[in-house]
Amino acid sequence: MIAEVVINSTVKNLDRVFDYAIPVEMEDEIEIGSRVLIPFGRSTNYEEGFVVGLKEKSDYEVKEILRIQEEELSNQEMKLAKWMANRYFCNLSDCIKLMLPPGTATKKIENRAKDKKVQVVYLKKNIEQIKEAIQKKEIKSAKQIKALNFIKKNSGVTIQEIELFTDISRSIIKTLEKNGYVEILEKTIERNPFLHKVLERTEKLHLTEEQQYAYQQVEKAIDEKKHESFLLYGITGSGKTEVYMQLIEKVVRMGRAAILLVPEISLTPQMVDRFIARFGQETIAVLHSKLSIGERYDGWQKIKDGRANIIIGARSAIFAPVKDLGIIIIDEEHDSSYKSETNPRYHAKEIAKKIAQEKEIPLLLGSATPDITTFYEAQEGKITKLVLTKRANESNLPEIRLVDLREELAIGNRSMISRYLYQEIENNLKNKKQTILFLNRRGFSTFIMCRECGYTLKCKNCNISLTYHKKEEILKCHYCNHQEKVPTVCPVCGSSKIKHFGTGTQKLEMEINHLFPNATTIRMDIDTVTKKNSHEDILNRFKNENIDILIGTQMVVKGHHFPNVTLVGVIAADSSLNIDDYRAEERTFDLIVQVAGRAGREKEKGRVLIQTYNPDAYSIRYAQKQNYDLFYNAEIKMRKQLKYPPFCDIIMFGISGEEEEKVKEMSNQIYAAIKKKIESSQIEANLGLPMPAPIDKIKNRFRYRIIIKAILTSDLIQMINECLKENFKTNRTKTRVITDVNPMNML
DNA sequence: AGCACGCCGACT
DNA sequence: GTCGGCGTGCTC
Repeated sequence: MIAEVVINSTVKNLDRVFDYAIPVEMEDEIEIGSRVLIPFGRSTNYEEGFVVGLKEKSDYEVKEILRIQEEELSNQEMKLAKWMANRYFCNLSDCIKLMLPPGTATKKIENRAKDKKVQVVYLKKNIEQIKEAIQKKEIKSAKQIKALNFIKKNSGVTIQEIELFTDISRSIIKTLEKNGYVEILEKTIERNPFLHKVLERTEKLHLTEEQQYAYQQVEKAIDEKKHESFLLYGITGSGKTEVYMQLIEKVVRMGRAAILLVPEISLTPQMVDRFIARFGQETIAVLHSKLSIGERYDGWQKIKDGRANIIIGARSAIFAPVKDLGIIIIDEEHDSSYKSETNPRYHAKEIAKKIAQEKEIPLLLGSATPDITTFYEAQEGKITKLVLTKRANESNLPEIRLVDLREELAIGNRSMISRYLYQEIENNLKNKKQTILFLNRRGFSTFIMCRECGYTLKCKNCNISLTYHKKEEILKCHYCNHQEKVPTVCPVCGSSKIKHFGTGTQKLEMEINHLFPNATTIRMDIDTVTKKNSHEDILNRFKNENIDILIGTQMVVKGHHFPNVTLVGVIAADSSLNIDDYRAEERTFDLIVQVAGRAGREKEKGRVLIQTYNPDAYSIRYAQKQNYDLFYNAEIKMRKQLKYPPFCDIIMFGISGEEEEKVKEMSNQIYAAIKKKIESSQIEANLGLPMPAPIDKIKNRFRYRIIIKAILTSDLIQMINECLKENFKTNRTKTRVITDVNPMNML
């Protein structure tokens, strides 16, 4: 027998099958999905690969498979991986890796500790002392330095983990211990991060009529064991989660499992606690990127062994190794974090749909502001729409007011706080209520310009304005993290009239402190949440220490619920509107509705102030009315007219490299190849000329792009795959090409 | 990727 | 003469 094997490699050239003979003694064991070691090329090391097909004989002179590795894929998983590789134009082995236990994509797991007693490694000296030792050449070995860096990053890591995930051996750690740089402690590790929590068990709530109806519709699909997609469309606070919980309970009672996907950012302990309180922690596995590799591995095993049958996780949890899946639920289904921005560039919603179809189970999508495409499919009858119109706890929707910033300018108010917002904040402070101010830009000011000659300071690696950060007194590039000093004179004309313009969260905080000197404030943006858990910490402090004003970017929008917040101010609603992207209006609408939902979820009526220069933009107008249906009708009309999704798919080729000429050349080559193929086929597609991307240089790489607007049929998929294969046969240039289906980011 | 092969300039 | 730089091709 011959096995078709794909090498476990990210290299485009190796993304194809190689035939290997199956030794007689392995014939019974090897099947599609098997993980194998094979001799490859002239290399003396064995390569790892996956069996993707079986056949009787090969046209090649074949070598033999050396042995079988642990952790194979199921037949169904392999089928899904193949579908993904084809549909998202990526390497098969990259897709396979998503389905392997965390941390085992490249390393063997045989040595993994099974007992709970482990040796944990900590740094014994501080970082300065270690740096000094390296400088003085007291530590010379590259491996030792690497080990110290790894331990610094992963304080409390076990020796087993170090061995597993790096090429650092136990003896190197022992040497470091002998020389007094690290200490090794014996510890009984409890990896379950929820074990210390004792939560009072909650009982299920009584469902409202609407909730009951929604529940029954999905229940019917579960009972009939058929696939059906549902949209649970309900405003914030209408009790979507309770419907999820009762459906999960139903599935679990049948002895089956459930996957609940949530956006990464809302995967907070509070949210997970709700599920633990209802179902108990024993049966729940939580999967997300903040967990250590060991924690993720354990969660994975818990699912694989069938100990956990409720899986709560971010995007990649859709690949959890569930045996008998009964339902997939995607909360906040419009959220952009479900789309992967690295290879494989999959959308978890599409994967979920595929799995649900294969396993003949329902898929439930929940949102207060559904994705336009999802809502369109619901209108077309492809998805069953279930609606929740009432807030479950009878709290009132907040009152939203628009503030026209042009009028503010006209009366000479050049600050970013309008008179109305000022008044409201003052009232709130007086009443000892909390306020959230939302501004979608971090830093102090957004660009630095010379008033004399008009020159704006840009990053030398990226074609992007530098942002001034006052606290560090530095200019930062938000794309490559390049930093430089603030100039005192214009580097072009030498004028000293070089000033910063635009507003970021830092400046907003300063202005608030200036306007309301007695108010306490806390700021939350990438610059303040880099440390692990500090996202949580900030929100907890805001809540528990009763800080008056929370100032933040995107990340304040989701997940949390603050009973004492009665005022939300959107400082500049236009910032997400003026982006060159067909989804700009949709994003603006979502953002405003979501942020408005932070105000007054209790008995007290919340107030929301939206400051804007475009009060006539329909996304802002309808967000003010909190009316999704009106917004949808306006938006779908626009999409239809301009032929954007859902009326077509967008396939984007991103071509980038350090030499602009080569990037251009490659772009033209791809364009010509696709054009030729389209013309000689029946495929209906709108192919755009290669163009520089809106941000035409990032991290010293020039960026071009080609966009196809077409319905992504299997014919088109095949055609693009052929084109890419033909053009990359012997590509060794440093020019990279990525293919993205319906990209989230068109920049 | 990793490795070998082969073509060409530099140099003990 | 031959050492080594790197462009090109191949891996079942």
